[in-house]
Amino acid sequence: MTVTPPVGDPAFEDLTARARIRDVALRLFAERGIEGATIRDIAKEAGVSAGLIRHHFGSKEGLREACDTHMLDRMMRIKEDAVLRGGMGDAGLFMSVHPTVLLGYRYFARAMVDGSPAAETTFDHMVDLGEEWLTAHGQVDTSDPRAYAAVLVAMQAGLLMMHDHVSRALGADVFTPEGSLRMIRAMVDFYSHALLSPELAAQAQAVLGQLGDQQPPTAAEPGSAGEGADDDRRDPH
Amino acid sequence: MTVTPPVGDPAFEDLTARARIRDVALRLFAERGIEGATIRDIAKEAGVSAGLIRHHFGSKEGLREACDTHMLDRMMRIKEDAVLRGGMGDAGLFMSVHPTVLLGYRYFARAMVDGSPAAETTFDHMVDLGEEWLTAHGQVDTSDPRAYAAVLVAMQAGLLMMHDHVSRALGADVFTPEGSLRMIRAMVDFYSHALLSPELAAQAQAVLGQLGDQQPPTAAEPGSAGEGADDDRRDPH
DNA sequence: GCGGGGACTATACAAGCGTATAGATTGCTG
DNA sequence: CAGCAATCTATACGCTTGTATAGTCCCCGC
Repeated sequence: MTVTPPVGDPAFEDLTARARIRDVALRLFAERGIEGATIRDIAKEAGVSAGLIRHHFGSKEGLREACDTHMLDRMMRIKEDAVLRGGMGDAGLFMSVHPTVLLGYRYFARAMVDGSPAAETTFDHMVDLGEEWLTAHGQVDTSDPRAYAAVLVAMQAGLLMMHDHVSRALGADVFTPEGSLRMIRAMVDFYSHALLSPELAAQAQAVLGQLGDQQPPTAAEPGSAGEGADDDRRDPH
Repeated sequence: MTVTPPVGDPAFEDLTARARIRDVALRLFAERGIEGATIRDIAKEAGVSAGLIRHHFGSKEGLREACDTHMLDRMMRIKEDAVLRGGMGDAGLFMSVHPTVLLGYRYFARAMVDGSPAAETTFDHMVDLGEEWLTAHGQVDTSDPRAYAAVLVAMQAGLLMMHDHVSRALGADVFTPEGSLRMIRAMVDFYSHALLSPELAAQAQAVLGQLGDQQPPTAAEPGSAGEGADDDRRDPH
């Protein structure tokens, strides 16, 4: 489950306690979520007392904000570095297997589920990037590039959240080289071919057109299907 | 944020307390996660005492299992109903806007993040279905239909987890008719066209081929990019 | 040498959690 | 009507959580 084993890495003990706490927090927040990772757990894995976390970061929220800004900074620098030394050709693919970037994606994907300002910023930024890319390489004919980009980014982030289920379905951990290769291959397949045939796509478009005119079913419509067979309802008396 | 307002729906008060608790729990679990929804919150919204939940379900884990099996049963019955009365043509599209199915998807997507046996079963089942569909309608040429299906299902479920970020990017709640229509339109666009051009796809395939031969970068390789500029490292003394 | 301040620990505290238990209420049945 | 079982509430217990505080250690400038 762990991506970067904290103890045992000789560079880890060389870090200051503050950096060690932050790195452990980044990993545990990504793995267990904000609420799931306790101050005491982080302190234990970082090899410090719980009080020291408060001393350095003020509160758990402060630690989380420090994680946010630090990881945001790291990923921005990696991204700038990548676009500087070469086009986004295979750089994007390389980045997806870069351990730091992978941790960053996992961290922010988790933060998006838990809710955090930095995660929102990251999401919006990636949607902006995707929208620009779509309009620049205008090969995808969509009438709504922003919605398209939003769906794309959300799916990508969501895929990371489901990693252990994908691993189970594949029979191989997607964070090992073999598993990740197999998953990325499937992703490339997914991105390079249309899933829906032109007939199915036209059919879906037609249904969407009808749905756009009439009123779609709202949430306040229970009992339309699959209900009424279990004894939920109280007997009238 | 709420999909089905509990109080105000005249059918809601007619339910037994047990069913009321279960329905509220399903919604709160889907919205806030298992840990995020407390027994007391559920009791409050269901209009009962916290002790009654224990009386009916034994424990929080019991309540969760009851939610799992109940929602599993509901969705299976809806699915059977759908395939019985017509092909899966636009039924799949209709189902995606069906309020009960939408709640079910949200519930299980959340349960997949939190980890639950029923969520695993649901995920695996959907992967199986997707794989069958892919091999039956063999229009997508992938060498690994299982991985393809797993990625597809994971992305779909992950998209639901990111709904408020998609809503923010779109400027409209995706659970309102307008927002959902716009998102589903983008999804149909996404599914009916290839995102990557043949050139980019070939390029990606080539990189993947190289990556398959050599050893990909492992997790234990820090400092490759974007590090070393901040004063993390302790001064030697 | 000697204050002084940052790094760090140990301990305690209030709040919220799931859970347990005792008792009140209700409705059915003999 | 008595009795019993199911339903439901009120209250408390133990645990974990984030947080607060007091105190120790150690390096560094004067």
